[in-house]
Amino acid sequence: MRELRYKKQIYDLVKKRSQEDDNVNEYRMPDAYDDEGGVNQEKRFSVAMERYRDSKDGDKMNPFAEQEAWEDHQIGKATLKYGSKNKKQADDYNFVFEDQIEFIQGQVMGGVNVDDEVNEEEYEKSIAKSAHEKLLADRKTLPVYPYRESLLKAVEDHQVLVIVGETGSGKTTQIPQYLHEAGYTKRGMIGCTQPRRVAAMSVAARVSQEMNVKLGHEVGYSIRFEDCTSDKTVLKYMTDGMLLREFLGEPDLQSYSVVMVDEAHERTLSTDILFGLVKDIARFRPDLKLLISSATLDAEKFSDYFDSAPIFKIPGRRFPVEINYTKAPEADYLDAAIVTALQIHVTQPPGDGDILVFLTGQEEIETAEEILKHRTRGLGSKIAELIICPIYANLPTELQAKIFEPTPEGARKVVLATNIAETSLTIDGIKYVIDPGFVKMKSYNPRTGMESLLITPISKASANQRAGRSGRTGPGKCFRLYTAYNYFNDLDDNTVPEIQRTNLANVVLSLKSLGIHDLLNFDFMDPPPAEALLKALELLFALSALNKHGELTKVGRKMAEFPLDPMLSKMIVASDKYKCSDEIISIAAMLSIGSSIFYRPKDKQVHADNARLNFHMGNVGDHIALLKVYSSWKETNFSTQWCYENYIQVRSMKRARDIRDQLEGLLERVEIELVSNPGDLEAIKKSITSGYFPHSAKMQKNGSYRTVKHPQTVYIHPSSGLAQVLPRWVVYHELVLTTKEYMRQVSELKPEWLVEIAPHYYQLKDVEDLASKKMPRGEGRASKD
DNA sequence: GAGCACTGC
Repeated sequence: MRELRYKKQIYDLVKKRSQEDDNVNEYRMPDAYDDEGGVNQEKRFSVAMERYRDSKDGDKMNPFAEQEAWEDHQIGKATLKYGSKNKKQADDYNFVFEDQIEFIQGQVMGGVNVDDEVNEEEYEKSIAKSAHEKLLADRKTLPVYPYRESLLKAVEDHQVLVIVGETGSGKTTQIPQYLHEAGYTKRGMIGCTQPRRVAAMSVAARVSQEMNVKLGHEVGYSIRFEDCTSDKTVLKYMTDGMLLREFLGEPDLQSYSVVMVDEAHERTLSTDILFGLVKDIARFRPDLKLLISSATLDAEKFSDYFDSAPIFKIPGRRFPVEINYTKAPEADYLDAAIVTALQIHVTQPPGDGDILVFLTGQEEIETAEEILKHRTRGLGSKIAELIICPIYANLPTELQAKIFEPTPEGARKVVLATNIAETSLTIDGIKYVIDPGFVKMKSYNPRTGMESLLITPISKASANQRAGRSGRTGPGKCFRLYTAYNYFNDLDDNTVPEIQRTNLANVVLSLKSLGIHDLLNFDFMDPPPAEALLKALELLFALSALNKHGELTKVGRKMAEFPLDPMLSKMIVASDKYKCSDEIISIAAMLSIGSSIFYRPKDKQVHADNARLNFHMGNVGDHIALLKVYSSWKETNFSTQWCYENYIQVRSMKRARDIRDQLEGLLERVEIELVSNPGDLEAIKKSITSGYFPHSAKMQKNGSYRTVKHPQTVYIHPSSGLAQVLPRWVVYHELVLTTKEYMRQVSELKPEWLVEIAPHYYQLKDVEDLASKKMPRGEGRASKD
């Protein structure tokens, strides 16, 4: 009954929408009513299919014969349908495979006209003589161009302006130039923030070309590890995190006349903090202009937050995207995604566009790749070639390049991507998007301090962003593997902003060092949970970064200089006392890149594990092992070959080197001497403990651990060098919740260090070892080495 | 004996 009611609602909804929207080409009655409960001949599983299915469960006899029978059957259907009906393929594609998925067409999204004045512009372009003149002509063809004067007027009249500019409007490249041309740069720089490094670099490069100046002179960019600006710079593109760092050195942003926060709708941690800060300084700097640029959906919200700032709308340049929903919810979205991809591939003419599938992670992508390869192999030359391209952030760079290679004639590309394809990279030639509606998202529990990655449904905003990836170079189609009802009723409007689901220790330290004391009443657009703020304050107090009154201490000020989590910063500050800052910054760099240092391909897991064991010799613990990895690599003069031989990710190591170099430079600023003391492992571990003493745990009888301060049962992660050693006392880098509550990156600890290093945090009774009455200290299993 | 979405300083 429930199912039926849903379908009725979908029907009404789709019908209503189709009447409202003239863009809907054709409304197809959902089949839900005529075959409800009945068996449609077309859809009945063939004998071959049933046998195939059975063979998957119990009886594994002759699986390949079954598979072949099934494939032959499918091919028959596919070629039949494709050959006989090449005109209305779109309507028939879902009858090609037996375990087909039926879609219902919903709304058509976007479809902002690709300017009618195109001809005039083309003319203008054609008469341009030099390359630079062509660039100038191009500037005038952008959708934002007609709004130049009214935009300048609006900026003049209002201090804060919310700009709604869809992708392709040219807002990021043009608006700063307009303001420059109008003379705003006489009073200071125009800063434009981006959520990603590559965006800041490429936009700056484009603008410098348009202005015919050398990149880094009048137009520059500033990102971590790379400051490409000079005294001449008036237009500065930068990452949002970089502007946040600049705030620390210049709390009134005196050198800027305009700040434009671009892509504000992405709500990164940094933009959310920037909002509060720029809103605050705008009050006593009436000459500072603020531009907040966002996508359509939440413009009102931005306007409300900035005291009803006017909203300035600029149309984009997009092609229409037809949205399709499944008729019924799909139980297995991975299978549904694969079937849909094959349906599209077989029924749509080759060469008309590639397919992009959004999956949640590496493992899922690898599984999908295997299944797709297996199924298309069986089809052989009877169908057009399907090129499978996996893409995720951890994929080695040389393999990532594959998605950008043009699709050969007569073939089709299917890109299996994580969320990396939602905003971070754009792939040309995508016409079809398959969206199962899930994403892997990090969540943080402030009570337990535990992080976990959960597969969660995406938001409507995210679903629309995904759909839009199909309409970049021509009209697109999006296949959502969930129902229209799910979309309208179950999905949240927007993704929960990062600030509400992350550890805030670093945020709080930065705000404190900006002199913001009342954090619970700080004007956040969406305030984080009070519990998370309190947890952060509590930690900073424990680390002696804050005093009793919540004010920053000398130690805290030093810590704030480092772009790291406070516990890592504290570890570095403490290394000054133990005379091993050289080793500690290497460890800090290695820890701060996360745990994707060791490369472990499926087919060489044993080799990879053996290579890793080398660094764990002597059960020194994971921190020292990381140090050994870094030092060994440095001894080879940062050899790439060495990384391959030891199954270590080259990219991660290069990142660690960059971070380490930066940390080394910062040591001087906080007056810590760079001292090397590689032999004294105790000094190194004491420095680590100085930052990580709140993360101590004691082994229990069954080999599990009990965290000391906020007691909970945890385990050493199996990838740890100490997983088999089980020392009595350990200090850990982080807690993650996966199949169990795991400690990742673990080192052995002497309990007396805790009272020695953090007497304000641990009393003797905390570290009292009942067993030690029978067994003297130091006789634990780990100490036998 | 497990599994790491994506950014950023």
